[in-house]
Amino acid sequence: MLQKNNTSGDKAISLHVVNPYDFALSLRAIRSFQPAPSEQGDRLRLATRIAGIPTLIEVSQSPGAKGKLRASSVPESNSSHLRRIAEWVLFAELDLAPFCRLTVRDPRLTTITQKLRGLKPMRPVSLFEMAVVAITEQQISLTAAYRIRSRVIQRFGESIDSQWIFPEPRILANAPLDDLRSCGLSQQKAQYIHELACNIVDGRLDLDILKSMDDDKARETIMNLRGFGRWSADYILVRGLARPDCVPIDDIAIRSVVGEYLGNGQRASSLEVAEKLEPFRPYRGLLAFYLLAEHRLNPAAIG
DNA sequence: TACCAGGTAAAAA
DNA sequence: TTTTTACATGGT
Repeated sequence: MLQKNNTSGDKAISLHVVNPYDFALSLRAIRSFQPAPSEQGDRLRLATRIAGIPTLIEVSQSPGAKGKLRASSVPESNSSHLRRIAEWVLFAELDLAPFCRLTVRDPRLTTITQKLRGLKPMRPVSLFEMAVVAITEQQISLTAAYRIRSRVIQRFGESIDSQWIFPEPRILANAPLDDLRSCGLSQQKAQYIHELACNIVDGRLDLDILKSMDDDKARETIMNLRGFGRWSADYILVRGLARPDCVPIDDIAIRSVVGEYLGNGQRASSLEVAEKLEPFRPYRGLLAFYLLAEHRLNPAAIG
């Protein structure tokens, strides 16, 4: 079998993404949320398993046609699988136009949405990983959570071309609790993750069905799992599924940015967050994402 | 050193 | 029913 050692080979497929879309900006935004220095460059690399095979996916702008995006993988994979994953991650089908029309009525927001024109959130490939992210990020800082997660990934995951693939549920379901704890997880969180993994492996839970549920049903489904409260449910909905209207109003970071850009500069209460975002249905979550991105990318520009 | 960080479940009141 | 508490790590 012939394999190229890079992903810029001939077999790239072109992606269909609803415009406006700014791939480079979206990439910068997503990287700005990483507590550790992340990969640079203008391409997105994703390591995952496709049909059980460790695969490295690369998404980049086509050199010739500006604005055109393409995806390829090593080893070469079924093009419909590749397209499905890449367009899912890029949130290709999201139309930003109605959101922009909604925010122009507020001059403070117009500045931000114009600066961030074409910004879309990126979704993680794996909802299992997203769920583990939610658990690790409960209460402790993003940095601490990131360090803990890195230990889990390097202990239980696998890598392809120096990109780590998050461990499959099967692996974490079989991991001794003490091994999970030794990565820095609390007893409680280690149990939540273990139980989640076991439920998936045993077929009692399929996180992918969340994709076909409406917001309320998906939230309810997540909250019925041990370890997932209201915050985690909305966090998964807005980050893992990029549901444009979902937002964890208790979230410390969101309370801060809502206070910063829509309030008096002080951290807002949960109630204030709910009030300030109310006029922006059905895009409250997307707006919160824009505020967080603005805060990360342009920290000096306040007011 | 103490306290806060993109919370939750279980116990106590 | 509502309030309090234990929990883990990392940065300031």
